Amino acid sequence: MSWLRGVRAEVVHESVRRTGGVPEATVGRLPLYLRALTPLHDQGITNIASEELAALAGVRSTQLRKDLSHLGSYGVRGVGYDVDLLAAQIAQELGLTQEWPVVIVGMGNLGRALASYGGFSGRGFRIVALADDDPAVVGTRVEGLTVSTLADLATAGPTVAIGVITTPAPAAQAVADQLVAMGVRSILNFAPGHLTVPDEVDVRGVDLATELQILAFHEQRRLLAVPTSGQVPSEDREVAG
Amino acid sequence: MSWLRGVRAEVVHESVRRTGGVPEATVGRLPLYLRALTPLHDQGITNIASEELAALAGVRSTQLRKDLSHLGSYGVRGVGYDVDLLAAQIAQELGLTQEWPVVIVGMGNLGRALASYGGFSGRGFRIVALADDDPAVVGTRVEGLTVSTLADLATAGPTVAIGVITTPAPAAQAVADQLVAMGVRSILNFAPGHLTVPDEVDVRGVDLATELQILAFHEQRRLLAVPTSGQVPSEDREVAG
DNA sequence: TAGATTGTTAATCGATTAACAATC
DNA sequence: TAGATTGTTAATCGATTAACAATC
Repeated sequence: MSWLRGVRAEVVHESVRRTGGVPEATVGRLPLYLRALTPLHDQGITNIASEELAALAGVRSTQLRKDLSHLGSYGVRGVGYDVDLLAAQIAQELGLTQEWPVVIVGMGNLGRALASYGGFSGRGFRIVALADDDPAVVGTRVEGLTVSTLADLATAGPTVAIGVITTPAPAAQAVADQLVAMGVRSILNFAPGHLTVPDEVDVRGVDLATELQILAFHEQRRLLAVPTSGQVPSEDREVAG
Repeated sequence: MSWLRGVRAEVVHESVRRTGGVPEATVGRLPLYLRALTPLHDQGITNIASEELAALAGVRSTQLRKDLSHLGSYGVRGVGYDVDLLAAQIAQELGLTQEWPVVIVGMGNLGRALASYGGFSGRGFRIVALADDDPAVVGTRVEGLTVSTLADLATAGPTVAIGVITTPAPAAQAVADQLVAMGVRSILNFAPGHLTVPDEVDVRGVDLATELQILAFHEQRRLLAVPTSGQVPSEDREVAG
């Protein structure tokens, strides 16, 4: 978050001694607000009302204000929020004023796609290591980094705070165990399946099949409901069953 | 879900005339249960208790039973659940007894990774089209499909039910608009940013940065809390600030 | 001041959990 | 029957929303 450096110092001050209890649901939305604020900053917009920002983030303004109130927010009644200050506050709350070192484990298509994805650096994260267990891949260079085995990283690698697992499902648990043994306490798992980890380790799972299945549920609901009348958008859409 | 075909017919019968109100939170967990059941089937396990299945899925048994009760589930008291029957029920509920046609839009690294990801076919989904707007990519073959422009798909492509957007963020809204115009009402968006779509369209967003930021929040919390004593798992872990 | 918009309170809603009766 | 485990009820908890007083 390079464009936030200027305002950071003031915010740290306020934020460090806060109450502590930000609801989990709010934490999940703070990144959306930050994401919506960035283009506003780039356009030179300095102030925004909750109603507008909420629309950009896809939530209700009342929810946005409630969420921000947990940060002890500094909106101005009758005016709105200072774009840069608000972004800095949120970045501070999310811990993005430092760069978290990330390792990606599993250099298949997905792992490579993530490694070459620009969205890490400058947004609070830096890929510091890549790992795979295929001897044909170990030692090759991907995006400026040499691929290692996870075992080598454990003994001689850089400190990592976050592990991203992009291995096939059968390997994921063993990889998670190794990451935990290395001291990693935050894991983002793209492999389908539940990971068992100690309590102090935080795992978030992203599963393509799960997402599609949730969409399929609603799609089916739409098709089963009112299979009668004429608001079907495409005339060649076929109704299941 | 090929291994479910045998039991499907019976289940359809029961499930079609159900009450209808499955809570959204339950819908989000049904895929996890299905995912946990598949390896059990493969191992030849025919029956499982809620306590065990819950552990495999990473939820509490009481929540699992509550969720399944919304399906009008057919567990047997004192015994447990029939693995295949339960999987068939869940697949039915999620609409996975048919194959949903999927288009992937954006043939960058991520789009290619998803196209070559095996988890679609046989799990209720089939990739029927790939799209990109780069003339250098249009016409090439990826995983047995020829890449088209989205405009060409709109006029002469197969029917699609679900659109997966893997374009850069600036292109995502226009792609979503085109998908909606084609009759697509379910969108899985990997591009960062909020998509504006009509009410009847269902969008799920998956954003790497968002997931990492949520992890960073908790990671920071751990580091800020008790920066004193000795339960730090790795001795070279550095505390921020 | 008048108008706009925040921050908060209270009400509602939905989701989770504990407890246990039903029953295989 | 006795033991095990489900399905459901009731209690708790957390999240969302509506309403509005505070205040710029």
